[in-house]
Amino acid sequence: MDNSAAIATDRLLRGDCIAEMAKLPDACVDMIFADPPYNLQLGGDLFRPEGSRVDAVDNDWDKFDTLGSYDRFTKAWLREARRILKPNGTIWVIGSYHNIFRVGTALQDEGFWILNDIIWRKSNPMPNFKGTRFTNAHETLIWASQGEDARYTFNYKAMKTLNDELQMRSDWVLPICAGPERLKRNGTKAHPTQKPEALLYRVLLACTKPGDVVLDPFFGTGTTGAVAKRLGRRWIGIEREEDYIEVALERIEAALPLDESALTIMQTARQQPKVAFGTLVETGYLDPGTVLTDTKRRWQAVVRADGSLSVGTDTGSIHKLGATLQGAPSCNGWTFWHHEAGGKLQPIDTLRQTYLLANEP
Amino acid sequence: MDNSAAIATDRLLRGDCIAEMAKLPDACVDMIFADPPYNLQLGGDLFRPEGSRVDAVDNDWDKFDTLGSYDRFTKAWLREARRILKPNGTIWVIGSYHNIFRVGTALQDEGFWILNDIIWRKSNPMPNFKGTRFTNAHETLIWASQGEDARYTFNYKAMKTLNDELQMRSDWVLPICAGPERLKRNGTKAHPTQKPEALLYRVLLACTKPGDVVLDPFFGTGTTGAVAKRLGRRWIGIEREEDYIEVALERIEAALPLDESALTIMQTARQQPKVAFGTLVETGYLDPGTVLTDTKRRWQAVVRADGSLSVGTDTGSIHKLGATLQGAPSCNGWTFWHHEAGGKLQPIDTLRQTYLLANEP
DNA sequence: TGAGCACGTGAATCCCTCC
DNA sequence: CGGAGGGATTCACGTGCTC
Repeated sequence: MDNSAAIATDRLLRGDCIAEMAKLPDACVDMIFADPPYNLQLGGDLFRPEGSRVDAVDNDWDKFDTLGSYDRFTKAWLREARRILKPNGTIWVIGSYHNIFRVGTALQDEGFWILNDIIWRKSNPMPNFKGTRFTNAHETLIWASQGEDARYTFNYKAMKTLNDELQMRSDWVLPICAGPERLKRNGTKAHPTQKPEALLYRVLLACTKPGDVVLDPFFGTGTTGAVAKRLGRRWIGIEREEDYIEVALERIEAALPLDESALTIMQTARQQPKVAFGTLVETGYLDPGTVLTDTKRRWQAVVRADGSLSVGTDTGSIHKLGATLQGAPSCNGWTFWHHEAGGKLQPIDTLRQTYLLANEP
Repeated sequence: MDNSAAIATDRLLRGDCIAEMAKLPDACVDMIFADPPYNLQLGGDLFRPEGSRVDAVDNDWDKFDTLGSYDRFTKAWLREARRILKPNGTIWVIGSYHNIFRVGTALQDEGFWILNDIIWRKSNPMPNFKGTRFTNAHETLIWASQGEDARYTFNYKAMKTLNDELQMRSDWVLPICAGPERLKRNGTKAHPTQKPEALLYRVLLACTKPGDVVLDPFFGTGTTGAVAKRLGRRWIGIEREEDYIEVALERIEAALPLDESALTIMQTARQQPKVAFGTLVETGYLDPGTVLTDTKRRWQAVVRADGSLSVGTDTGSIHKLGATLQGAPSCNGWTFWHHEAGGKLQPIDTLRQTYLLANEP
């Protein structure tokens, strides 16, 4: 079953995504990428430590009365999505902990078969300003087929090449959308939640073929359309906010097919493996209670459970405490502190090397 | 409400977790860590390319007929968990894409308030042997409180220290459980999904205090108990498989508790004794009439006898006045205001530190 | 011209005690 | 329980200006 010849592509449909999808024939698109409202349920204003106000998502389109009404909305658009998706097509949905569990459950309930959950690890997330939780540094994408036996597209080799000849993993490190890529209108961001093109690039490259039809029911400023055009895929966007539509059409008009040099920019920056001192404590390379000392054995510091050191009443990280004790502005704790090993003093940096050897590919 | 004194801890309850939890009083544990069955839906055996069989999860306890029965099971144990958890306690649940969306939805439906979803990024995952999907290189944990207004424990400063002075993020890079840590019975793995101690270490260090009671309803080989014992937390495990119980008890018996000195962790400023600015004036650390200024010397404020400041006709506390002058919603006067000392500007916070050193036990 | 610093900002469920 | 008030709290980048 393939009705993609029956529909017009590379165009934007104005209106509500459920109503617009309802007008399309069964089994007419190869992939659906959806970035639905997250239903963030934010409270009052939030201020950064220096006093500025965080420009939060407070749009009406993100507001739902109850979890139940969000679920009904999710089921309704997923049902239409499932109908217009070809039997061997796949769907991608992105979300955060606010909504992704509802979405994943609805996907399974509607009969989709989850192939992977993918973690977009943000290299530059917004911090947690009040120190109340872990920094929310990722978003989750779900990739699903129509059913267990569907023969979906997965360009395994392309992904492996993109990842320096290692299998592409389920966690992707990518920066958030900022700088020149971030679309503006009258000097302010055109859309509060614009996704980076690199994210769509990887999704489309992995799971579609050239000429495939990609539909995005929550088109926004058209990242999906722009990347589809650049990768030689056909696209259909659905959006109801006129402000976003204008920006999206202009953007896609200007998008150029990718050449080789542009492709390399999209590739993974292979980041330096960083190891925190605390990781050595957590993983048992160094036990809490161990005594560290400097080469001249002037100070004896006890390693504590959280990776801090204590010498008498002075406490701090390996770097801070080293600096404090020496009266220096800074100190490299990795080379300053030593532990007894094999009858002699060894810098703790050697433990870090050991850890890296054992745990990095 | 706190019934933790009414229960015996550091022990294993043999039996079904729902039945065993039902025997415990309301509000008696500070944290619940749960690693429920994953409902893996594996279609037959999985073989490596060279023909050897992958030892996947295929035990009886991991079979659920339908998503519906899994949901009923999840709701049933979550409901008991919620009842025995103290109002300010938190729950952690770990899972993969097979079950975590059901769990997250059930948590929200039962009234839990999600605080973070955490990604355990495996530094050495099992590759995808068939090359049909992305390498499944992570698992997801959900951290939730009893409700939106609960005052849960989060050792922010300890986590920041553990992560080399940067906020701990929602993505945790930790190796899988292997090597000597992986428990064996008759030469094969004692449990198919044994979690690494480092994972539990971070969870317990972040969200409990020494002496807190941690309950694990799917105890398995007792990773939660072993780490709780090491970190000076009390524990309760529930497990029905005699094979696992034997291994778990032996393992926890061998685990060594850390010294109290090693258990001490970095405290946030909020947890430290408070000093009123007026006290510094009363005790002569700062004389009335002293002129304070901000770093850019935009404002000159005079210290008054009652510990308030005045700039022209504006008066108020060090915090209020700083906020008023900057037009900011709030201001930390301790770091905003400076006084001349030794020829240069010093924040009045240093005076507070001096006072604390001289006057605290 | 280049280095360096100040400043702005991003899908955020973001304080706690006392009266 | 609501309001008031003390005072704790941020990381990675891009841009644009200064020296």
